[in-house]
Amino acid sequence: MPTLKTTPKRGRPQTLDRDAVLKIALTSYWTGGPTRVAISHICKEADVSKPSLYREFGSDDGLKAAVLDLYSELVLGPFHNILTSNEGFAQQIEALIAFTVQDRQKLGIPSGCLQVAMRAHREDLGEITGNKVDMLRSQTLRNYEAWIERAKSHGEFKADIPTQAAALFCDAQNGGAMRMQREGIPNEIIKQTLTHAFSTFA
Amino acid sequence: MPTLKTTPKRGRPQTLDRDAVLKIALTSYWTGGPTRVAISHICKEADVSKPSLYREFGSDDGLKAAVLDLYSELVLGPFHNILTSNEGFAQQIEALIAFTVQDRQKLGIPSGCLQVAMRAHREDLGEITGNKVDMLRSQTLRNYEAWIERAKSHGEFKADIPTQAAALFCDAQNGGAMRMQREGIPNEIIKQTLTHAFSTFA
DNA sequence: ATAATTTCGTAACTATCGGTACAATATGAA
DNA sequence: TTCATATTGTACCGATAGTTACGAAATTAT
Repeated sequence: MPTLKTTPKRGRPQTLDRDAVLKIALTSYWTGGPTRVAISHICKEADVSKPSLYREFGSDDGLKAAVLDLYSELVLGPFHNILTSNEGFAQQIEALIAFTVQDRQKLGIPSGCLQVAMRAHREDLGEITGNKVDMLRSQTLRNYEAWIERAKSHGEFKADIPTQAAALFCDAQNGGAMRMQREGIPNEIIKQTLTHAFSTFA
Repeated sequence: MPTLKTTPKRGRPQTLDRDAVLKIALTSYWTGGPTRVAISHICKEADVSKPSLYREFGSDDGLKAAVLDLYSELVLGPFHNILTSNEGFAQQIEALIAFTVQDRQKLGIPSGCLQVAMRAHREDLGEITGNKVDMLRSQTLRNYEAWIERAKSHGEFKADIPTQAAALFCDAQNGGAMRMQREGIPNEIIKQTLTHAFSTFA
C-alpha cells in the first residue's frame, strides 16, 4: 500500500518515488540478475541519486529485500492463488503449467523467476534479503505441501510419494522450467517437460 | 595426464604443481562457488604466488576453465559411463540415482555439482569458461538424448514424451537434486523425488 | 525575513579483486 | 666464473561497487 500522506511536512519535499524506484529495480534485477545489477545502474535508470536511494532503502540489501517483497506480491501471490483455488486438482495443475509457460515477451515480463535467481545466488545476498529468500522458500514448500495434502485427502492425488518429497519435486520442476526459459528453450518444449512431470500426480 | 617431462630445462626450476593447484581450486570452487572464491584465496590455499598462478593458467578465466575440465573428467565422465553401460534401462536409472545421492560427506566430496553451479553463474564467468559451460551442457543433453533414444529403440522407455523434452527433464531432475543437496535436504528425501521422477520412464 | 527542518546530489572514501612490473633467485650452458 | 634463461614472490596498479560526508536547495514555522 502507498504510504499514507497526512499533513504536508516540513523541510524540502521528497521527489523520490519509492514505488517507481522499486518497479525499476525489480525489472533490473529480474532481467539482469540480482547480483549483477549495481546500485549505480538503478540510480541512473530511476534518475535518483545514490544518497536518495540509500535514504529510502538503507542499503543494497534493503533495496533487494524490498524488491523481493514486491515480487512476492506480484508473482508469487497469483501463483499461490492457483494452489488454493476451488478448481479440481487436474485443473490446478493445468493452470500452474499455463501460468509458468506464459509468453513473457508478449506480456512485457522478463523471463525466468526472480525467486529462483535469488536462491541460486543466495550466498551473495545480504542478511535481510538472504533471510527473506529462505522464508519465501519455506513458504513455497509449505504451500505445495498443503496443496498436495488437500489433493490427497480428496483422493485426487495418484502418485505414491511422501508429501514433503512431492513438494520438493514440484519446486524442482518449477525451478527447472524457469531456468530453461532463461536459457531460451521454447515454451512449447518446457510445457512438455512440465506436463510429463505432473502427469504422475493426477 | 601429468605433463611429460623430457630434458631438464634451463632457468629456475618450476615449483608450482599444476595438478595440485587444480585440485585445490576444484575443491574451493566446488565448495564455495565458482564466483565466490577469489584468486588470492586459491593462492593462499595452494601456497603459490599470484604471478605463478597467472603464468600457469593465464587468467582467472583460464583457471576456471581448467578446473571445469578436471571436474568433467572426474565427475561427468563416470556419470556418462552409466548412460552408456550395458545394463538395462531400469538398472541404469537406479545407478544414476545411486550416483547422485551418494553420501558425499563420507566420501570427502563437496555437495552439489560444479557444473550446475557454473550454469547458475553463467553470466559471471569469463569467455573461455562460459563457452566451456555451454559446450558441456549441450553434451550433457546429447548424452541424455542418446541414452533415451537407445532405450526407446529397445522398447524399454515407457513414457510418451519427445526425446528432447525428456532429456531436459532428466537434466532438470539432476539439477534439482544437486540444489537440494546444497541446501542440506537429506539424501533419502532427494532419492524419493528422483525415484518418483524417473518412475515414469521405465 | 530568518530560523528550523528535511531532502537533494556531487564528490569523495573504502574495500575487494583481477592482473602485473620488477627485482631476486636458481638453474644450465659457455 | 659468467652469461642466458626461466621461475619466484612482493608490492603495486586500475577498475568496480557499496557507502557516506557535506554543502546546496526547498519547504514550513516563527
